[in-house]
Amino acid sequence: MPEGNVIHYHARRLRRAFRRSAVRLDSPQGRFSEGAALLNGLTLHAADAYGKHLLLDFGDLRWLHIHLGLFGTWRIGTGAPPAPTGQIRLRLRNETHFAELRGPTTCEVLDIAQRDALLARIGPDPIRTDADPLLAWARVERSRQPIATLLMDQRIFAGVGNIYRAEVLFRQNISPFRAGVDVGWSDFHALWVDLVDLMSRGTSRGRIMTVRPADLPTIRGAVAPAASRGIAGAGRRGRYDTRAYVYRRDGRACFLCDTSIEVTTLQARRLYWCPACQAS
DNA sequence: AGCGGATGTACAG
DNA sequence: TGTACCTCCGCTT
Repeated sequence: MPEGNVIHYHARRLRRAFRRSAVRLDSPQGRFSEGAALLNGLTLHAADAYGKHLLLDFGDLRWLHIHLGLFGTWRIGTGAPPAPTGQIRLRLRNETHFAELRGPTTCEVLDIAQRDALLARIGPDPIRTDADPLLAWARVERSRQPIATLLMDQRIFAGVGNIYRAEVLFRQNISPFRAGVDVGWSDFHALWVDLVDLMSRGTSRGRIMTVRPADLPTIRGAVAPAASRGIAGAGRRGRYDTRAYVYRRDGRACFLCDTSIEVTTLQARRLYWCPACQAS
């Protein structure tokens, strides 16, 4: 259930574990047996994330394309792979590491034309240093859609998901319902710069942390209930540890102004905001 | 032990 | 707009 930061995190771990080594692939579950056989034994040359998409370059102009969707997970470890348990779509192994992939929306082999088509349909990714924010600005400045919708559009902002959308709008004091045409360069630039910062920092540990350190002392007490509800990642496994201003905090007091955080459904996703801090 | 909900996307209609 | 995908976790029982 990852946003782009987690995909970049996995890409880095897979690079460190498998790059420049011959990788054995299999599909214990059986649903990717053909693709695994096609790539089995090839050398991994690169592992890169583009938004929420992961591409593993096995040379020969073929790439393994993985999208985790809502449910997908990676488990990466050292040594020999454990005996398969449950549904493992794809397993990678070399002399030193193993990786298990479960529940992805997409796990397929692409040729170069298919790879190029994929990259052409996703927008600039704030985590990538080669991203061009002007491509996103060109879409935003002429759209009458609410900025909350545009932020979730992967053709405009690749890798942004429901948490980063809510949090970056709160941090920049922008109403989620303001139309793209009314955002203006100054606010767009602030949003982009903040996404670069938040998402890049979220990549190192694969976690989303959006609360400014300066605000932490004043809200420490208020964070605890979120932790007990599993939102702030107090769990032992701490999979997607989150410290958030508004995400899943509906009905509770805004950390900065005490106004009750609101929630609504926008295009089948839950949207959270502070009606006072984000009045317009 | 069982239930509902979740950081996502595609497709039907 | 709704549904399918099909995993993990926290919460309830």
